[in-house]
Amino acid sequence: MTTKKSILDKALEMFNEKGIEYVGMRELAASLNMRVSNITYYFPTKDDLVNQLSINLSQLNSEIVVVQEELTISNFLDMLEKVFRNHIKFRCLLLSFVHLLQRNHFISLRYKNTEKDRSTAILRMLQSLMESTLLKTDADLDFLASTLALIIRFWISEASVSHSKLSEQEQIKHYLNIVIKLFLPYVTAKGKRELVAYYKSRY
Amino acid sequence: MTTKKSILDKALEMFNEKGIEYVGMRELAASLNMRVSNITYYFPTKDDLVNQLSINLSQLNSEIVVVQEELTISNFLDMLEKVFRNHIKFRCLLLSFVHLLQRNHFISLRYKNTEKDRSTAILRMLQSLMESTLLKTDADLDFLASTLALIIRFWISEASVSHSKLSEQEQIKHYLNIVIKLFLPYVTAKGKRELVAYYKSRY
DNA sequence: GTCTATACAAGGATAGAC
DNA sequence: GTCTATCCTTGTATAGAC
Repeated sequence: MTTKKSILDKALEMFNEKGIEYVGMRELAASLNMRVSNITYYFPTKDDLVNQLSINLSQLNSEIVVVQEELTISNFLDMLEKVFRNHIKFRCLLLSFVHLLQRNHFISLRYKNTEKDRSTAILRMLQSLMESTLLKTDADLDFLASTLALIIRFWISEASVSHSKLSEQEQIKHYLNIVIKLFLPYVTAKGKRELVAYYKSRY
Repeated sequence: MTTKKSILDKALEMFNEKGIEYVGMRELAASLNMRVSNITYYFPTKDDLVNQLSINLSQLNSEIVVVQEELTISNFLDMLEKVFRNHIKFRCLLLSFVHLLQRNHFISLRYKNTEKDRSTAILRMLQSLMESTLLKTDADLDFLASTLALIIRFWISEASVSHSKLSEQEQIKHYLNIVIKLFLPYVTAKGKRELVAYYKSRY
């Protein structure tokens, strides 16, 4: 384990625990038995450190979100569940999302690119589901994509505020359930069978 | 205009502009042509100041969200639109929502009460709509209430990240539109006429 | 009651010694 | 690569002037 990686791991752990803004560099250094300026050697500013964590999350999500041919409902929900799990691992980033984008120069630059990629990826997947006759032909894909984007970005913020007593697994279940119900009016009979099958196979 | 009110007004203005965490007490005092310790005379800590703003928002919303007999779709959406306007006026609070609830002692205490009141109020309104045969009898009210709560809490966060180029009016329109489409599969024919009428009367 | 001056601890950042 | 010393800014507490 390199020094750099040990810093990243410890930082992620403490940021998730207390919130990025509320963990000082001195506190982090103390937990690592290190001097502050040793962290600064690897990450010149706190923003650099946070940015690296954000890059790591993006890479993890990129591995999951792959636009497939012949996407099924089950594949789609699987992807969503895996993204939700990544969000829990890096929850500090999601909880500080808005401020990071306003203040962290690196993150806001990178986000402009990934934002567009991600939202077109969602639309493509919905189109693929429609082509596979899993979504009705008159389903409002823009509405579904917008609402889905809102849920994906902020589910963990709401969970930390309103459902902090639930276990992580129960939180994921709750928000996956909302997504399933969001889709319910727009799936075909075939799609509905897959949706129900997915739900029953899990819960 | 009392000194106390002028502090609150200026603070709200600057917090909305730059974010609560990024406006220092010295900066605020300078804008008011007063010394920091004069602000602390009225508001011992920054949390007290923020808490007072939060109380003001709650009161404004309480005036709007009144559970009515014979609620119509139009009344319901009107209320929502007014709440959205209040959110814009106090957007700094919404944008720092998660952190405030974790760190601001006063706000987190008050929130435990208002949170419950608000979510039961939403459910009551949906039930009222159902009793007026505007919502189908098999509509999933829990799903609608949950999704609605998520949109109400975080629409402005998403807007500031993804739709900052839109005017405030366009942002409100976009998210009201999402709410309308969310309800569309669950309204009766009568409800649908009201929904469409509301939309056309506005846009 | 209203306002001011000052001090202090904790935050991030930086220059330079070894 | 690692560490010491230092700088500037932040929120806050306190003593005291009018």
